[in-house]
Amino acid sequence: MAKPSSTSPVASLLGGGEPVGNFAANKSIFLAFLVRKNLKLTRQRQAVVNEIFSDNGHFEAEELVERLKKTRTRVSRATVYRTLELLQECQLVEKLDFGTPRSFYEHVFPGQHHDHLICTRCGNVIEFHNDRLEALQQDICANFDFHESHHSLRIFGLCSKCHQQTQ
Amino acid sequence: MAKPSSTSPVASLLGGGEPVGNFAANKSIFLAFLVRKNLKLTRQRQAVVNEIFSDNGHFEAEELVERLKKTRTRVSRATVYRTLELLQECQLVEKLDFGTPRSFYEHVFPGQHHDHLICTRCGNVIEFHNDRLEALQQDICANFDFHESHHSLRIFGLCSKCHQQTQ
DNA sequence: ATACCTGCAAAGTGTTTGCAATTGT
DNA sequence: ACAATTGCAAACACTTTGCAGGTAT
Repeated sequence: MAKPSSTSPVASLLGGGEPVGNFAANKSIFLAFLVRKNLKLTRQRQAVVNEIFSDNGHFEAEELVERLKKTRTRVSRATVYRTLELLQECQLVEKLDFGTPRSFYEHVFPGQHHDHLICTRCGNVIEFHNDRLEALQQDICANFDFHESHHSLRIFGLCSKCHQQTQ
Repeated sequence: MAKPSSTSPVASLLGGGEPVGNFAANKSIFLAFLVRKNLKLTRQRQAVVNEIFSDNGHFEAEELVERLKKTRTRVSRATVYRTLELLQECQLVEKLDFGTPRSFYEHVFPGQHHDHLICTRCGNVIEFHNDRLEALQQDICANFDFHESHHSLRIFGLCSKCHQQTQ
């Protein structure tokens, strides 16, 4: 997985981590959102956003809490949850349900929707995107006069490796 | 929604309710499962199965508990959860996540997989099935050498009625 | 007879919330 | 200055579990 060639000024402004993707854009989306809602850009919120966008994977709330403990900025569990809520509201983060008791989250890169293949043995998650699939779903919605906001396709089963071990 | 033209002998054996779909077949699947696992067909389990298969919709655990209270057979919440677990194991019931805090469940009619359009305003759920969609998913799995056991596509948005009210 | 089951109430688990002190604008 | 925010710990909501008595085969 290639890292971005350079760290954006805004990213370094937030301090720490190794930002991934269009971090600056995401940051300004969040800022705009905060302003619009009369909310404040606190150290804790910066730390959470920074931590989430400094890695590409899916994560659990508890995991994020742990990751943040290794940071200079202390952030309580409550604040982590509250910030995740905000980030979902402005569509920078999506909550995922992989059938496990805890929710997963992932940060969203606008225009880069993908779905998930979830290995029920090893828990590994493969992301994929398929244009024909997306188009087909639009057709289906049109059929029902249903106005989609978002969707989620999860395919559960065994990944290649786990399936081989079954043989 | 048409009701089945006749009540199966097995269904009436379980007592009460108005069975829907191939109730007898489902019942024997459950029985076979119990036998295979050395489990017993208790009054409580019968009542739960009967209640679930006497209606077509999605339901929450708590709702099922309530429905069962109106039945002659008393079934504790614990037993309801334990029986739902068993029914998932033998694939007669699926747990659904519509993004609400509580899980929904629905009974599965073998060979009648469907996906869901979920209205985020009124909570209404539309079921649909699309062969091309299924085929496409198989292609995708093949591409990744992924061995699917099941999948779940949820499309969130506004149903026709709710969308009109927005205008 | 002997597993297996049930109900109860207590324990879990992940997440949310009330409140007093603190902080960003 | 003042409203928003934080951390803490307690509260929550849904679900699971240990145990003593009951039940199906």
